[in-house]
Amino acid sequence: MSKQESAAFLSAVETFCQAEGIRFTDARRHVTTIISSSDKPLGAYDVLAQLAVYIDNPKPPTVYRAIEFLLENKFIHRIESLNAYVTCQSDHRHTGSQFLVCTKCSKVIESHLCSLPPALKASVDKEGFTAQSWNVEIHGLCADCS
Amino acid sequence: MSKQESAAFLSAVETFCQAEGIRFTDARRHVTTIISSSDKPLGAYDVLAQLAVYIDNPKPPTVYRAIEFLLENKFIHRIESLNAYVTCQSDHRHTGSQFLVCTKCSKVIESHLCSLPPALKASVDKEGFTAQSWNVEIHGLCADCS
DNA sequence: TTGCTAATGTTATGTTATAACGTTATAACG
DNA sequence: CGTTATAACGTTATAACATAACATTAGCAA
Repeated sequence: MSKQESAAFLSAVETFCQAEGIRFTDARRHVTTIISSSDKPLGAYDVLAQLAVYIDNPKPPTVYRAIEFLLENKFIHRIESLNAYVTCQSDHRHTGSQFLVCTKCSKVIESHLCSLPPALKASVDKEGFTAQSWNVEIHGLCADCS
Repeated sequence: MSKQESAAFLSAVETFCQAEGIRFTDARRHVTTIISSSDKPLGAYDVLAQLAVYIDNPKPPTVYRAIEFLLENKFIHRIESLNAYVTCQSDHRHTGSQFLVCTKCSKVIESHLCSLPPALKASVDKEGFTAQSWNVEIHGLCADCS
């Protein structure tokens, strides 16, 4: 994200916290800034390293707690195949996510689908399965890299 | 898998190895047996623990090498959201996988879709993205648990 | 100002995975 | 049969990712 977008993102989180009566602490603020400023997914220890710029000798739990806070409130997503975290690019809550992960530049594009695609829905139903959440990760080359 | 199915699986791997001129070593045989005998995904260290039944004081690389061999040849899949490995339930090679993961009993059902569902394909195309592989993990309740 | 709860600080450890390097086993070739 | 190339393994160590547990503090509300 650009600096501007990142700033807007930060204030969106702040507004959310005010509305919900949740504290937007320094740790949360800094982690939010770090993740939203990156143009690619960051691992928890990448965030930890950057966090050292803002606070003295940060520890893993500090980062993981802030990440958990952002995940819970759907401000970021975890990319399972990378053990890394990215800003949510969608402006609404959703129970499922789809990510296009570039194997060359590692940028992630979040595509906006609000429901399980029919073909998947059909196979879920066929098995008598009740879907609660879902995650799609597609690896390949982004437009810039192909 | 049942004992019978597991045995059949084992010999399928063996046949494959003979055909390809790959060695089906003890470590590979045992790890194949362990993973295919389980009715739910196993973590690498679960496999390691069970491997101790067959060989003396096994080490992580032994397990990971066998897992890599099975993954490469598409005999097992990695469930990213669980850091665990399951037998491939499909009898053909495929570049994408779809898993239904039960949040209660942790069993995994692999559903058979041979190509990217149209809705996903469309969003991939829209972004000018070239898909190489893809993974879908749907969490919810299986028929037995719901 | 007390008491409650959210959030943090800190230490330690758990869990998952791989690098690096030497050794052994197998098959192919002369 | 002996040589050689390489696949696979053994072993040690450590990297990378994540959380448990418990003491402490910050902020708010009664």
